[in-house]
Amino acid sequence: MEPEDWHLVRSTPLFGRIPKDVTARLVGSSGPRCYEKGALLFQQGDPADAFYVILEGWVKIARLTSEGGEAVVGMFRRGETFAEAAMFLGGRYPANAEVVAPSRLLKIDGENLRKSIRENPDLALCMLASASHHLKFLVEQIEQIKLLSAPQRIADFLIQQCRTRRGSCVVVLPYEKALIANRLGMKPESFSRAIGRLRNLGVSVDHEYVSIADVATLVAFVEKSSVES
Amino acid sequence: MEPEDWHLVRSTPLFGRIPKDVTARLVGSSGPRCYEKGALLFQQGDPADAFYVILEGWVKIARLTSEGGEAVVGMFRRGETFAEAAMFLGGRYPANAEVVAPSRLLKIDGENLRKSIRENPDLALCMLASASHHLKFLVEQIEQIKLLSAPQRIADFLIQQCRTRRGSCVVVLPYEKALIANRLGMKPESFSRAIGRLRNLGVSVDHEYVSIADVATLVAFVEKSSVES
DNA sequence: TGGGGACTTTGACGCGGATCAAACCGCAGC
DNA sequence: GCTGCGGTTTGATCCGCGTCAAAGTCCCCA
Repeated sequence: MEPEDWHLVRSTPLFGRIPKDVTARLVGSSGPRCYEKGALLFQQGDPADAFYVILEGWVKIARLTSEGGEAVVGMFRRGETFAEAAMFLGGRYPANAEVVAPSRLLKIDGENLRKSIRENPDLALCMLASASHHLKFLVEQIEQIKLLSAPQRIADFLIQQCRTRRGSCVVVLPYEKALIANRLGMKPESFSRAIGRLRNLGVSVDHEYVSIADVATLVAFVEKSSVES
Repeated sequence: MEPEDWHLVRSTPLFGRIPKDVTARLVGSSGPRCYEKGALLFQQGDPADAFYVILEGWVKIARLTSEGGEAVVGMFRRGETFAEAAMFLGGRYPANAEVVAPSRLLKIDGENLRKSIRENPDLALCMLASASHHLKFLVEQIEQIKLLSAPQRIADFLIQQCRTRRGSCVVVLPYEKALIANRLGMKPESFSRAIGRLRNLGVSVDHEYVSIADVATLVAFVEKSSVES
């Protein structure tokens, strides 16, 4: 494995706080693999035998219904791990994983993980911390869907894209608008209209570049449902 | 602690698969405590120093916004544990916990838990399994809100209340209708109307008793958005 | 350079659920 | 019994977002 890749793996919360040799053993000998956009890593119901580290690219986790509906429950990027919780769910992945941008991924064997945990309690604590953060994220997602309007969810998304909490800033949308719309639980048409309605809050869109006059305005808008759009 | 209580604690996935003395140490010496309906156990932002086992009653976990909005993210009952994941989130509870029916709870010290985990890797595996199930539950919640209509969410809720998957059955609503509505992400008025619309699918309501002519009909209704209500 | 396909935007329209308001019901207290 | 109160139902109305359809726009590639 390339030194940059190793460094990236060691920077994840899962692999960073455990002895190097444990990390090395988990990663195993099989190197990273490249995937095209559109590739399916696993599907709901498949045997859950491995999880992944993203060295490059984007992966979408979603649930599908028999009727063609899709609910995005997570978007993961470079430096993040996903599906590790599925290693403890009794054998099956609970959702689909699809590569949505050209990616390079590291596949980690689940059985290997379970063995390492018994020998290294610190690893278990890391996994618990990771799972807890993921839980918190999902709780926030539910809150967002349940009590924010479409423009507010977009505003919230934009806020999270920029580092700062006030002042002006330009964010580059990380992936297609239709995907963002899906992640935020709305249709592409609604996304387009809703982000347009943020214009008089100082948000202007030019292709994938979104410039925000004052992030604080957006923060206020997300927190107070009474603010006019 | 009473023998029945001890038995109940040992029947939870968290405390059932570890040595008895570890369970005993975790439970500690402070016995169960009773709470009135309406009591707040902790609030979003409070220092997360303990989690709970429910010996009797119901507890609601919800996120509140500054504007008075509330998003229920979990309802827990007798024999279940909650807030254990918060022990690994860096010190703060991410949501509120409110007792919604007269309850008897056991409070478990978080620091105690962290210590025990280091000495007993099996406990870590139990916690991971618990957290993973919770993750799956939240993912299903998101799916439900995103792509089911109000009547479908109610139908899904009813299905989960009855053991069987087909045939007729009478379920007793576990708590107030307004609370169920809230849990399902809708207003009480919408709940009332929506459950009324399930009448011609064989669902009739009499106060807290809901009789279902054929559960399979509801299952089909939840799965296919094309079925007429 | 021009054509085709994927993505995005805009428009018209309908529906589901929220909102506001009032009536209704079961129940505890006087 | 009446009264008051929390919870539920019903009614009228409104608005946000989904849906269907069409027009734009960008970009890849022949």
